[in-house]
Amino acid sequence: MARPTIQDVAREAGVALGTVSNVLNHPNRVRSSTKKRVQNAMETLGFTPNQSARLLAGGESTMLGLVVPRLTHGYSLQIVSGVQREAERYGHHVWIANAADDVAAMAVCIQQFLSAQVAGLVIQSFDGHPLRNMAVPSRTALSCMDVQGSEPGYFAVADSQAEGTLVAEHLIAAGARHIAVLGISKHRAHQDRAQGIASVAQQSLEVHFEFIEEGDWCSASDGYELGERLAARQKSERPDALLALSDVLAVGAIAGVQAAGLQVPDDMLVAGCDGNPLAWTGGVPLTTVVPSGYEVGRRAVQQIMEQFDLAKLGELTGEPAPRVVDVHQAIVRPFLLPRESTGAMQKHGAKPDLNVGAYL
Amino acid sequence: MARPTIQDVAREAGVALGTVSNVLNHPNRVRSSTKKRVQNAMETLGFTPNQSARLLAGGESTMLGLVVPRLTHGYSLQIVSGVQREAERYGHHVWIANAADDVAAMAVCIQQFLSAQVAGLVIQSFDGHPLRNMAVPSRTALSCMDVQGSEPGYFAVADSQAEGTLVAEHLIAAGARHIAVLGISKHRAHQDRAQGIASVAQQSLEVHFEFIEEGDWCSASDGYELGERLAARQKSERPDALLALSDVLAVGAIAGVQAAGLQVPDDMLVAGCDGNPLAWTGGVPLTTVVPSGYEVGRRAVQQIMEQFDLAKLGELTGEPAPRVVDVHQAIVRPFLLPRESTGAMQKHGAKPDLNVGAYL
DNA sequence: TTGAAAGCGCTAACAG
DNA sequence: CTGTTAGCGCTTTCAA
Repeated sequence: MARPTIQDVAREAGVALGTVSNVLNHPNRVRSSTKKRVQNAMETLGFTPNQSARLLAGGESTMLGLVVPRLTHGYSLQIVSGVQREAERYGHHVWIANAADDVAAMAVCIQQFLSAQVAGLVIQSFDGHPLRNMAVPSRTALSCMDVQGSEPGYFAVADSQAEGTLVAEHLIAAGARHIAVLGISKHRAHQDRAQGIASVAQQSLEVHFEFIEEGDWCSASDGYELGERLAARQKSERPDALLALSDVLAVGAIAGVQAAGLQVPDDMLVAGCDGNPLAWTGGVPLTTVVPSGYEVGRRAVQQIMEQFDLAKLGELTGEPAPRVVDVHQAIVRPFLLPRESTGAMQKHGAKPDLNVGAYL
Repeated sequence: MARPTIQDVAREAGVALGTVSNVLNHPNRVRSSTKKRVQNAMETLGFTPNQSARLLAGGESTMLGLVVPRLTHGYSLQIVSGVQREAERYGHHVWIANAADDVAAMAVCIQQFLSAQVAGLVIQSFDGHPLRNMAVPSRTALSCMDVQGSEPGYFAVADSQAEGTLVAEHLIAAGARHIAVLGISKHRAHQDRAQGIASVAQQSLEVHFEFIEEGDWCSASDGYELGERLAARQKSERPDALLALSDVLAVGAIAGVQAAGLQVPDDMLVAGCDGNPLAWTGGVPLTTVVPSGYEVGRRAVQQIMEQFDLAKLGELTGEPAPRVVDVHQAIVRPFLLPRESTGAMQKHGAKPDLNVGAYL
């Protein structure tokens, strides 16, 4: 029993083929009694419109394609969430393709979405990978996340540099005068953060910044060793604040500092970057700066909608495809989450408050 | 500039339309020099085949649709990962739709995939929701995860009951004689675990099981209170083991027990369920039982492939669509992760080992 | 290999 | 509202 077609529905309902099509596409052109009859026929036959045929005949897709480099990272999950929420607001639905940490796979995902005629394409770049040569024809609405766009196009990026600036300034405001920066890595976001910190350093000559080029950004034990080592220094040479470029590293550092017999935040302030809820489970709540993936995702979808509007406008005025000429860049500011590890308000309660079930 | 078509490519390459089609679908029917020429033409024109047209003309889709109730849960992420990995092995790609905790949205996601003519559909049920009435036509290969299937069809489920059994038996083997079970909830998986525990209880009359009908499975502070309260009992009435139905609860319980002045595991064993990496960050590594979402996802895809094979066979022998009559159920066994909270081998080292960056 | 042609299921546009 | 028709881009088939 092959799939029922619009034709079968028409026969079943005793109406013309065109009427069924109208029920689907222009419901108000059809008398409601007829509409009912047709809808019943669809129900009894278990009819599902063939999207391929609709698209081919000139219909408009409503799907948005979202390509992420990986789904095992909280930031990407936030993006997914933001994209979905915003897309829903505009009546669009989202399909997600996961490139599983493989640049080549990413290109395939993009091609497949294009093949499938998605209305718009939202792509999170691969650690700043420019996505050039992935050849998205200008006809498809596109927004790239987490790339600095130098070419014409739409981009939504988290302001990593501002993340660094924000924590650094917070530490200084909290009284730090000798800040050790941990976790320098080749990772794009980390380098940007470091740069933001450096710019604060230049303007705060009374504060000594020490950039420590060691340790892996994703290993807590590296943080532990660094923290222990720095805490063991003589008081005069010892930093009074640690700024880790990732939360995982920061949590390790806190443990290391404590192991060396010092108190956080009393003897040493510690702050991280990432807004990684995992880090919130440690003994001392960690001050951190949060790049809002959620907001980045939302902005990207807004850019898609902007392109839809432009295209619609172009159609009305009869102009041809108004090729994108400008660089549209939405830069999303991070926010600071001040907590006890830098002496912020919240006191360390007895009860663990790791309400993290939602994340895993 | 509209999208280039197969026709444009043919003109550019100076070959017939049919030849281009052959390059796409039957590359070995074309001389390689001609093939090269056609491929170059595709490149220069930026040609992407129109999937709608291909499907409409009788082509086969290679995409698999995966519908999950939510993407913010580790178990679902594991499923995604398993589905992807296995699909890739068979040369299929996956699109993911996230129902964002909404049953109605789930039905929409399914419809959209069907509309898009996916080759197969993999669905994770909504907390055991039967997925009936979501009307998947029998033509599409389908596998449902986390539903007990009573009707004909393909199902892949984690054996929640075995999870309970496994931890309970482990605790008894570790010496427990009075086990308090925490976190009974309406959640399907939790009830199944409780049932598994109950069956162990029936067979181990020398062990006293105490089911505590309190506390929320997802709140660590509930665990804390329960742990503290139970630990405060007189030694004769005090359980010597806590079995929490979730890891979050278990971690809270450990903290509570310690707050009451007892040691884990020396004075009280504690075990959880979920395999939630978050819980691995606590002071005492938690023994837990892990439902393998990864494996469930893999099995589901294998079931899809099975259906493909059957369909292909049916085509060859000229039989009509061989309607699914049997209940095919893949039950995935959990595995135990024995750690220090139940006195397992690993000693609690000084360095924190929370290598969890991969999860968030 | 080529060129021509049928048809997949649907939309949009037409005259009635 | 009906009934008809052209055509979307492609695959497949067939005779040359």
